[in-house]
Amino acid sequence: MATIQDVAKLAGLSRTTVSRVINRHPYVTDEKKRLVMNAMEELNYVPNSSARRLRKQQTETIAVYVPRITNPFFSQMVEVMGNYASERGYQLILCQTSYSRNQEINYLELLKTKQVDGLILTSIENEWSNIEPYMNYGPIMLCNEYNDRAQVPTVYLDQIEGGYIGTRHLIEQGHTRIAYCSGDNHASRVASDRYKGYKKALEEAGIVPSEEWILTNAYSINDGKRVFSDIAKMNERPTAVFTGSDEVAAGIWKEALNQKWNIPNDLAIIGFDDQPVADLIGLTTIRQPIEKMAQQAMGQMIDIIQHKLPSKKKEIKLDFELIKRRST
Amino acid sequence: MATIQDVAKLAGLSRTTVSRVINRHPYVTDEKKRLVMNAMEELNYVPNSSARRLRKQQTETIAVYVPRITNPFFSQMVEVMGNYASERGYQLILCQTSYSRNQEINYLELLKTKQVDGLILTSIENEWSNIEPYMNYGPIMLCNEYNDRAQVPTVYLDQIEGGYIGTRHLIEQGHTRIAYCSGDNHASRVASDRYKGYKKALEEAGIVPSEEWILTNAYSINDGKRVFSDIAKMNERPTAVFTGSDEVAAGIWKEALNQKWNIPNDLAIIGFDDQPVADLIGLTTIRQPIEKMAQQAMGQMIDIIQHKLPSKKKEIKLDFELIKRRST
DNA sequence: TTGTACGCGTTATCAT
DNA sequence: ATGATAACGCGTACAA
Repeated sequence: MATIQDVAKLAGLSRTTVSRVINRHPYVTDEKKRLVMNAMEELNYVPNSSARRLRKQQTETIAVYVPRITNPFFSQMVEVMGNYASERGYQLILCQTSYSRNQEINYLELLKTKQVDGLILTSIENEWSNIEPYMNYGPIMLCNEYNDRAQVPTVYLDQIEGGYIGTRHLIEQGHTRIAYCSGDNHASRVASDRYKGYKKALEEAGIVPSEEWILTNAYSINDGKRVFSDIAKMNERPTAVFTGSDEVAAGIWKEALNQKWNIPNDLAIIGFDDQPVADLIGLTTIRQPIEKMAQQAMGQMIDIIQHKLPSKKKEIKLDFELIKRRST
Repeated sequence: MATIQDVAKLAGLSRTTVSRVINRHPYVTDEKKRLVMNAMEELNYVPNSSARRLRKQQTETIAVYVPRITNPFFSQMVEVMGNYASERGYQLILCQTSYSRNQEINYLELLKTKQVDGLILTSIENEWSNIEPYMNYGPIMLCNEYNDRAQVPTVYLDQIEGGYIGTRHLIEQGHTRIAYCSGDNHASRVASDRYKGYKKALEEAGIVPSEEWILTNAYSINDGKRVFSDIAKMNERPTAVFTGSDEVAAGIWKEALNQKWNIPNDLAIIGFDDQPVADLIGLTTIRQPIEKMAQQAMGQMIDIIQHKLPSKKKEIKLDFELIKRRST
């Protein structure tokens, strides 16, 4: 591989001048510039990025944390972030935490070892106090997940609202027996706030939910199927169910149809996220503006990196949209 | 940030010794080793990866190309590759070509500028002759997509078989008017071979397809909806349709139901990939062993990088599985 | 406007 | 078993 030295020699100039041309510094004669360009062309020269990283102390790479890329909510997020980053000359390293605290911490070393310029967390597995120390090594920000203690830029939606809007919609449809089903991430404000919103809507309507209606550990389509079975077995069956994701809702829908239930008459279902599958099966759902979130977050991050801004709390709050379909 | 120099000073030893400890070289007294470890601990030292990259001429990073990460086929692929790579100490850089020739070429510079140790292509947008030159800069391999001219390791399925199995199944169900619908990537063997398989099955059965049954440019659910409208408008309507992806099939299914068609009586549909959505809507489909493909590919790549193997053609062929459901 | 010389943080080579 | 020194390839004060 040709180095900057080779180019300099061929052009009959110094490395400095070549470097200046590469980095578009002023004060280089057009003539010498041409000389350099020709030499680079001839040698098929490209600057070695490892050397550049070392010298400039930056990597032009950003890490994005998601639980699993196969979750459509997160893959949409990553799609937008990846394209946005690429347009601005940044690479994106994908970090799948697999819902594991250890895995999340492992990946945090990326920042410490200077493999990335910053990182964007879309979910949090550990207590914030375990993540905070890494802020010394580079900018961290949140997108989707949020946390009171985190003094970092945060792009988020108020999930109390999300839980409230969905539950309120079910109540307006005349339901009083409303089940709630979600994942089970203890460190997650998204999860706990959404549940708060559910409770708030019920309280306002003077409804006291039965404890057995609260179903946890539901992430996937298969979990949804299990949730349906659980519901079908209940003594005091709910007439509607609020779910934390369209996948889970789809699983419930699927198994309900298998058992010849009528949706929404036997059971109303509301999903979350407005994934493609929601349109497909006619699922009422709560849309989150993923594209906007992703762009805002990546935009912020690049801005912070390029201007070496200090990390501080800065909340960007976006809004939900209720999408009504046949399932309610 | 502490450097190796700082550690050396604190431990009262040379950089060399510290480096030896870090890289687990033999010939270091346990005593000095302990000294170094303590110093590293005290200074919260971590080796700078940029310096390491420069010195060792390798990045421990692998680029994975996909058209779009939101396509479930590719997100599954990336999920497995990402986890597999991470277990072995490699990072994964995500490159979305967005079905664009230019974007693909842009990303190829990653290899040239030594930002990654190798790259895995799951799709190809450009002619192979445009990609081949980059083989000088590091290992390239294929996973899913394949190409006769590419002298690189390739993990693939014989898509002639794929097209054949699906079409054959429809013929066995008694269909003779079978439409074919796919994307439209000219550089793709996956696409052209699958079509060959379709034709082969028809020919064997003595069927001559009408030209209007061949539908292209179908990638997404929405494309599927459009495809349905096209089919509904045909003079000589097909009774079955073979599709290149479950997403497209789902779109057809959705729009067919909207128009009160009965699936499979009015129109049989067969999908491809066996995505979660296929199970959901009862779609007959052809499963590809994504997990195996991804593991084989990533395993090969890491092997090649670590043993600096020369690039040569090595074909690993896996098999399809027909999953029968209600749509046929 | 151009060039010299130093340093970014590591690791490999060679000598002891 | 340990250390001095030279790369790896680049960017930038500083000098001219």
